[in-house]
This record gives sequence, structure tokens and C-alpha cells, in this order.
Amino acid sequence: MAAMDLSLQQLRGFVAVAEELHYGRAAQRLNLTQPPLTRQIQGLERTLDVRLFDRTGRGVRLTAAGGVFLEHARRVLALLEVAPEATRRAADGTTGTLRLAFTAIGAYAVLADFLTMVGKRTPGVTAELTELVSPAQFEALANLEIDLGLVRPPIPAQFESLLVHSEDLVLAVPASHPLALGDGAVSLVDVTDDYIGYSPEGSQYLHDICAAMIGMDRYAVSQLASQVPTMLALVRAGLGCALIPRSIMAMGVEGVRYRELDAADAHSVTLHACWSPDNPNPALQRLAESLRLDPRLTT
Amino acid sequence: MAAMDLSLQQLRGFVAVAEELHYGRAAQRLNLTQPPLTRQIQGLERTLDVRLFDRTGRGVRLTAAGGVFLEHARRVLALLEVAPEATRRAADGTTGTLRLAFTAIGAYAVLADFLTMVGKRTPGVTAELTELVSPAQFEALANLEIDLGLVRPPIPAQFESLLVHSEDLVLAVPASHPLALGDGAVSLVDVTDDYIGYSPEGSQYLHDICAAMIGMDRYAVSQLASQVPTMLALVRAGLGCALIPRSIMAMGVEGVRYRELDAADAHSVTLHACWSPDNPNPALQRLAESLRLDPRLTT
DNA sequence: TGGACCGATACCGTGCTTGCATGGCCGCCA
DNA sequence: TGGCGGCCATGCAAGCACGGTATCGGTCCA
Repeated sequence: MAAMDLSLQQLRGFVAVAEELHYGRAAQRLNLTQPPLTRQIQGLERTLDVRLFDRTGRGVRLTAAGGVFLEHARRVLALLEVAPEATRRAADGTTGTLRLAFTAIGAYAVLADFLTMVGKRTPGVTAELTELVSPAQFEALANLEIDLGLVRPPIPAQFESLLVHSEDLVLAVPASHPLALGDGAVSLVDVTDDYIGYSPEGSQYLHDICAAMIGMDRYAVSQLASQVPTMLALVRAGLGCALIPRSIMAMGVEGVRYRELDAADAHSVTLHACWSPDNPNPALQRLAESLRLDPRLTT
Repeated sequence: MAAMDLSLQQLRGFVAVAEELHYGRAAQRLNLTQPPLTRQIQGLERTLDVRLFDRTGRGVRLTAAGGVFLEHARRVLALLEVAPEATRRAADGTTGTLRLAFTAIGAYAVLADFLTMVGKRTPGVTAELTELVSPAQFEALANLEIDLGLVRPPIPAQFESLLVHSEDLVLAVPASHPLALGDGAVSLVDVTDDYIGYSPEGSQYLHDICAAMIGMDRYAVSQLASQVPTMLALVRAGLGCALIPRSIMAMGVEGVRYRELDAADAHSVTLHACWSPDNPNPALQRLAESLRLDPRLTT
């Protein structure tokens, strides 16, 4: 009994006939002759086992079922209509999704501004955010699990990258600490207490820099943390001082004071946007292209 | 160059390959061999001018555009999937729309109950309501502009109908009227005032009945209205009495009292559901079939 | 480096769909 | 009321698109 299924030709034919209520005109509209149209509708009616038109000798009239099927057919054709354009836009990166990772510390400094910049350069692209430490980001970038990372150096040579932010470190001290009072720059040699250190796994870059600044002997003795809020909580509890990226100062924490470091001790830390040139995501390619042409991050 | 457009075969092929990420398995799933699938995808890519898969030698991988197109293809196929069933349901009246008309007066008495009854007999069918006087309903029924009417007699022979409601008339009098006080039955001969009459156009049936009950001489002299609320407002204003279907008593109006009529004067008025047997609306046919089998309106 | 796997291509056969011509039915009009 | 025109349905032959078989070419793995 012909369990044949619907074809788009049938749908288009049906919609044309339903709108014209006249096989001849509908056929003309479809650049067709009338007999094929008749057979298309017949096939449709046989497949659906439903009469779609009342043949009244004088033209045709939609049945109630025909009206329902008309709505469905129109929706199918409308969806089919927009699919190619949507696909092309996804292919050239006009629309799409950017899977973006950031370090816990990086988020505080630049994530919001970076997202704004991405939104301006590639409108229509949405971002999916994940927090990952830098080494995990490099692995995820290589596996195409993310498209873009906000990472600390060093950056493996296989990736393309752009300096996003550079800032120096400041000293966070407990409010009860002698150094909490002054407001000029302090030298690291004035700090006699322990330090709250960065975890060498979670924040290798900051760990290494701080270790170099202070010396491993004193740096290693205290708590290790990688989340900045955790570190500030430990500072506040009086367990020691900490070296913190300047941007974190925006985060006021009761019981914690910040001091500038002497120019001799200051050391800047950087954050980089980083991506794989091999990544096939068109949205990323479009953003990368834009960044190559104009690497400025403002505006 | 082939500005060829999409085919459902291509869509199904694409979805299968996108889900299996393997031409051979996808072909197997579609009861096909692999070469046609290759050509379908190639045709798709040519039509869209977009690469949908990355061929990596070892299997294939969806591109970002391919992922977008996959969603569209799935939606199209899903819509197409449900269309036949929805159409069949519309054809047998399981779903559909019933265009229902009612008289202004009929609405107060029985419309809600009637709709409840329709909802029980033909669940899935929705009602579209219009208010029309009975003659207009007959015309609309004949023109297939409505499917079902709630009308007053007489009903033209071409229609099928069912008694929906029968009730007698009661007398509405102004609160200031002498008759407003007692609570037994009154006789029409006790009414010495004018009557608020029904419009012979808007409410021909009630007009005729009342005219017969009272006599044209006294009935014709007063205000004519067809909307019951209007009539009650006129009664309340002391312009006269009115004969009102009993069900309207449920509508309490300040300043209006109701009195029973003597059995000798009581006259019942009826309301009928009415439809055209030729109406092709399957929802109506299903309801009519149900009413023929069991004309009781309760439950 | 040879074998296995996988997608692409070449070629051929078949079956669907189209167009042309015509039939059948209904409504209109003289 | 009979002829005519409009409209949908049908018969038939031709074209073409799609599927299957066989084979190629490239990649990965042992």
C-alpha cells in the first residue's frame, strides 16, 4: 500500500495548490505542468491516507485536515529555507560559539573586558566559559576542547597568542601587621613573616615568579593556595603576607591591606589570550583574523 | 554549479553520517551502500557551499557549520515526522476547531454547560466563539462560516438540530413596582404597565412568543431591546416590566425583582444546537456522530 | 613496507517523475 | 437542454536522477 514517505516536491506542490486553489496556476507558479501536480497531491493523500482537498468541479477547496497539513508543510519549508543561510553564517564565523577558558586569577582582572572586546569584534558569537589552570588550558586547546584560553606564560610554541594584560605585584598584609600602616612602597626585605604562596600546580607561573622574587627557602614554608580569595582569607587570618596581582586590589577585603613594592622588587606578570591556529572553529578563526589585523584590545 | 536545493534524502543521509561519524555504518543504518551517501553529502556541501565534515582519513568529524546544519536538519525531519499523524487526527476530528455561534441570550443560560459537554465528547477540539442572532447563524451555517449554532426556533429543515435547553419565562419588574412585593405566581392580566419588548430583528423568537402571550397592542408600545442586560437596565429604570427566560434570574440585578407566572400564562422557550449535515469539518462530524448516538447533554 | 580501513570515483542499470495528449466531469450559457 | 469551456485525472513514452558493484587513493598501524 505504498508506505512511501513525503517528499519536498510534494510539500511544495501541496502548498502551491493550497494557496492557489487551482492546479493550473499552482503548476505555472512552480514552472511545471498540471499533471505532475495532480500526481504529487494524489501521492500525498495516499501516503497520509487523508483527503487534503475537496474537488468541487469548480476548483478545489482545502479540507480541515488539509489546512492542518498546510501549516506543517509551511513550517517545514520555512525551516528548510533558513537552514542554508544559518549554516553559511556558522561556516564563516558570523555566528557560532567560542569555548573560552580562563585562570581563576585571570578572571578577576580581565575576563569582563575581554568578553566585551570579543563581543565587539565578533558580534553574533556566544562564549562558553570554563575555569582551568594554564596547563590544563593548553591541553584543552590542543584537544580542541576549548577554542581560546586566557593563560599565564610560558606559552607552547604551537599556539598563537596575544598579550592581554600586564600588571605588577603588590603585597597583601594582614591589618594587624606592622606593615599595614604606612602607605609608601615597601621592600621585600622588610617582610619578615611567612608568605602565603601560590600552588606550583594550580598557579605555576605565579608560584615560580614569587619563588624567584623571595627565594625558595622562605616562600615554601607557608600555606599554598591557588584561588586568590583563599589567599586573601589566609592573609586576613594573619597567617602571612602574599604577593598579589595589582588588579586584585579592586577586591576589597576587610582585614587586608595592600602595599606597593619598591621598583627594584616590582615584577610584572602577564596574561595572554592563546589559541591553536589549527582550530577549525570559524568563530575563532574570525576572531583571530581580527586580532591579527588590529591587536589593540581597547575599543 | 547546480543551484540545486536540498532533498530530504540528503538531510536523512547527513543526519545519519553526522551521528555515526562513519559513512559505512550510516549507510547500513539507512539500508544503503556507502557511495550514494558520499554523493548525498557532496551534493549537500555543494548546494550549501559549506564544508560539513572534516575528512581526516580516519573517520570524519563535524565542522562547526555541520553542527549548525545538523540541528536544522533534525528539526526539519522531526517536524516532518509528526505532520502525518497531526493531519490524520485533524481528518478524523480528534483535533480541530469548532466555530460556534450563540445568541446573546442563549449565552447566559447554557453556553458554559454546552462547551463543557463539547469538551467531554470531543476532547482535543477547541471552540471559536461568535455571538450572532439566530437568522445570522443560519446564514453562517449555510455558508460554512460557522460549524455549530445555538439558536432559537424555528430551525430551517436543511439543518440538523438538538434541543439543548428549555425553560419558561418569568416576569421582571422594577423594585418600585407594586408587583415587586409578593412572592407567589402572578398572572399577565395583573400587569398594567408597559413591557420592555424584544427586538423583532435581534430576537425574533422571543419577540413573537411574547407578542403572542401579551397581545401586540400592549407589547409594541414600549422600548425594544435585544440584549438582556439592556432590558434589565430598562426595567430597573422603571420603564416597564419584561418577560425573561428563567435562567437569566441567576443574574441578580439590583432594583429588579422576578415573579413567577401562573401556569396558565407560562410559556417555555427553547434553545437548540444546530448544524449543517453537509459541513465537512471533521470535528463537527465527530461531535454530531456522538450526539446522534447519545443525545443526552448531561455528563 | 604491507595490510586494513575508509571515503571518493567510475560506470551501469533501474525506476521514478515529467511532459504531451487525451479523457471525463461539472457548470455555464444560449 | 445541448453545446462549450474550464478543470482535474489518466495513459504513455522519454529523460534523468539515484542506487549498486567494482575499484581507486590516502591514512594509519603493525
